[in-house]
Amino acid sequence: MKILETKYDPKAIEDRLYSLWEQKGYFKAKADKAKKPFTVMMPPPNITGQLHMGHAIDNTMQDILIRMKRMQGYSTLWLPGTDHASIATEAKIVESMRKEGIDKHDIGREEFLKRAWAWREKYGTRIVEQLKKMGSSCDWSRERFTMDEGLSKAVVKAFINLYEKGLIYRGEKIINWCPVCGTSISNAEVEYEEKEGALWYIKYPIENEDEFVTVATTRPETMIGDTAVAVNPDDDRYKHLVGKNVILPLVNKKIPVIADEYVEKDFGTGVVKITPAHDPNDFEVGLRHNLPIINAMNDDATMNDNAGQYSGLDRYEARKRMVKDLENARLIDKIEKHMHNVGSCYRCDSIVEPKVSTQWFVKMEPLAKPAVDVVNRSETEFVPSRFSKIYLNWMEDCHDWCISRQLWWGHRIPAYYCEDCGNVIVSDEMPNSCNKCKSSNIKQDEDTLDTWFSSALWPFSTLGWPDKTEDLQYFYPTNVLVTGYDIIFFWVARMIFSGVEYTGQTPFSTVLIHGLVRDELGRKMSKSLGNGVDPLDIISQYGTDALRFSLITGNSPGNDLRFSETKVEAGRNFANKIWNATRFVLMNFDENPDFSNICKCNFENPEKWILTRLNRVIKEVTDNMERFELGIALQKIYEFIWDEFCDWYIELVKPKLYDKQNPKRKEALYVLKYTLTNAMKLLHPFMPFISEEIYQSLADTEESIMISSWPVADASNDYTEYAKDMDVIMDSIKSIRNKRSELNIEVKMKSNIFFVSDDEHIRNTIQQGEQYFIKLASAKSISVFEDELKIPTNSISIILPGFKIFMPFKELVNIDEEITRLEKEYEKAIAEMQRAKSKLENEAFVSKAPVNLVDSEKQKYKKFEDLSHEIKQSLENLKCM
RNA sequence: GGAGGUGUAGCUCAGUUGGUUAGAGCGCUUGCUUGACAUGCAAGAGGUCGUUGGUUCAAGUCCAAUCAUCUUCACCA
Repeated sequence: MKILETKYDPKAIEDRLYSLWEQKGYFKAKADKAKKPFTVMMPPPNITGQLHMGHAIDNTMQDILIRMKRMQGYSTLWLPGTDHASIATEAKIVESMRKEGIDKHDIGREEFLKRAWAWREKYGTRIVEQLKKMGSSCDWSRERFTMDEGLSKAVVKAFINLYEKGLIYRGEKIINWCPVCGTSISNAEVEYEEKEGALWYIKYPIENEDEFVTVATTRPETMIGDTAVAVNPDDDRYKHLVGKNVILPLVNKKIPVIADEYVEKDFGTGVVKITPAHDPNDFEVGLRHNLPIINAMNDDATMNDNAGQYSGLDRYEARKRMVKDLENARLIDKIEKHMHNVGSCYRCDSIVEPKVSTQWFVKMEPLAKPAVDVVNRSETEFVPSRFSKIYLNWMEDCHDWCISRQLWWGHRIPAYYCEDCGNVIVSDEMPNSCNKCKSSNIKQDEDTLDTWFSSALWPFSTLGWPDKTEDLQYFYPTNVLVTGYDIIFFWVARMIFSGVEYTGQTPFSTVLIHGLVRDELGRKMSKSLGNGVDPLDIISQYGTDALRFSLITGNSPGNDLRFSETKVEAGRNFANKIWNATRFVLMNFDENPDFSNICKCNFENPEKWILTRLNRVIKEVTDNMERFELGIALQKIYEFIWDEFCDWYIELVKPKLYDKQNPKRKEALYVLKYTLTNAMKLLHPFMPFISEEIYQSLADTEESIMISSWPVADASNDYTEYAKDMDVIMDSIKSIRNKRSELNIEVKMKSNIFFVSDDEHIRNTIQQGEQYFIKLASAKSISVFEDELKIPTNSISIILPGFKIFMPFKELVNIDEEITRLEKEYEKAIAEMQRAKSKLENEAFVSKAPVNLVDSEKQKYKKFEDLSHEIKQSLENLKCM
């Protein structure tokens, strides 16, 4: 039998075990009709990304669920993959090309895509390797990429279906434009932040009059595109102006004064300039009043030719100059500081520009309805449930989704335009000729689709949809989706409506939501703050198991957690504890013990006690895990292993183990191994590496804990009554230690311990436990009596329910201190007694509360009443000394 | 403005459907080279569960109000 090192070294085993698992094919899923499927789709990380704490917690949770279900005998599939992340990836490639002095337009689309694929080959596998470091037991043979052939086919199919149903349309609308990324982005991709700006009050001269109207605006530079000035129809101050014209300063153009409900009388001057091309609200007003749309800017947010002398200037530079020119013309009435929300691109953080342009949209209303229904009908449940409200809230009033992106890296929109007649053809391949005018002069749409359009199909496209593959039929719909709450709108919502639309089924029955991992100060981890903690650093310092422990323990679902290294240390210490417990067990297996003829008749109270506890922890942990209460489950495993198994059971069996002639020694070894093995099985989903290493060094049955079966409580191991006896001994030991510590008695100082009880069963239990008192309570020997006649008069007493303990330690005791202590204890007992008494005197309690509770109050009253008498007696004895 | 979260020991957080004397990790105090482990063992101090009402025999837990704090959605130029 090998003897382990005294310290657990995760580095020495983690990589080895992971490659063993992979080699053995344990991660591979099989569509096995004899078993029930359990499927989890990994949220595909971005190929440009590197592993961060968000991935770490997300993948740990998935791995926990998958490993448990695998052990429970399900046919488990955890399907991994990566996402092409069009904006982020294209930005990175453009940036790296810029360093070489190359612009993407110089080399053209085809050449650019070649580079992009090369880039993906080079960096796309990095995150995969990092996920393996986390111990993720996903089926790498089924790994998918959102731009691989099958998934691209699914995207085209989905687009065509929606188009044919009229749920995808092309239209000119005002969208969010990122001038740096050079593309449109969806509403969800804009982040709003309160920023200090200004309100410029600008005087617009009224045509043919000497009067002005003053408009207030936060964006003076867009006045180039003004096509009207609006007032509220009920605003008496301005009623007379409606229908007249004003002269747009700097441009010297006539624009009308119109009346529209949208204008708030009380804001600013009550007069608004209307710039349909540069403001979403103005765009709507423009539609209502048939106003022309005049665009003042280029795609890179410089002013365009419509801006005349300001043409070519950046939008903010143009603002400065225009304001200056207006001031010179005495057309600025005043400038006020003004706080307002400014939208910026979630990828590059530059300020987003509302822009009118022709884009493709998904019509949301018809898709949202069934997606709301599946959640209302609980076909998909959010855990914790409060997140369903957040989902429903968003889903119930979401706008049409802008899906076209002015990028090259992504799925090119399968729409073709006839250059001659303008006909639009949506098709899975380039048509030979226009189906209207027969022209062969046909061009494909230049744009690509929003990455989320393809991620939305992830739960089924990865299984082969639109083909009816065996995998799709067996593994779909999936069971659990694990993700952070920050991505409900982006992704979860879109997967649900897509799944319902294309497959007729909700893609997953449970959405398990977790919070964000924050830094030690509670701040969001971000690149710009530089406060991110690299999971790989933590792994190399403490091991993967310790990291996983720190992310799960003491956490409740959906709540953010602060990352702290001391928690990781706690995980590492726990691993070390387990390691050493195993080391201890193995050291006592002097030869390979033969457990084939174990007799339960040789189980003594400690064996019966730990087996009873094991049963309980198996049941509770399984229940907690089924309810996704992972933090509670791990906490219970931790307490079981550390407190019950190590601190108590191992200590209790030591005397037996050291006595090689003891006929019950083998049974103790058996129970040690049995308990440890089962504890490792419970722990395995959480801390896969150490549990496997321990299992393999103990087990002679199965080759890996991964494919062993999940523990089930064994009724024949329930010794509840015996466990109670053990509790009597353990409580006594604790009280004796406690007392000795209070009295500052050294551990080495042994004594005789006397027990007195009129209960024969208690007397027997204690008598049989002598060895434990000797080992764990500094006893020289013990004596058990029915009454106090033979107890030395000058003894320290401990009063426990049903019995008393005496230690003849008069010479070591400070009597005054002891009296003070007992007086305190007396008061406490009286307080508890009165508490119980007041309950029992309350007729409502006695009549309405459940009988067992009333009984337990009665017992409690009796217990404290007895206790108080005993204490009083002891006090009187002491005072006489 | 809408929606939601959080507030429990010095710190970070658990506390499942209301039910013994409210828990853990870390930190702190005291004592231990106890034949697995100092990444350890034993003992201990420390909490009027944000505040105020209410429901109930019984509230950290349910309800209402209030304060503080955070997130998110939508926004008046």
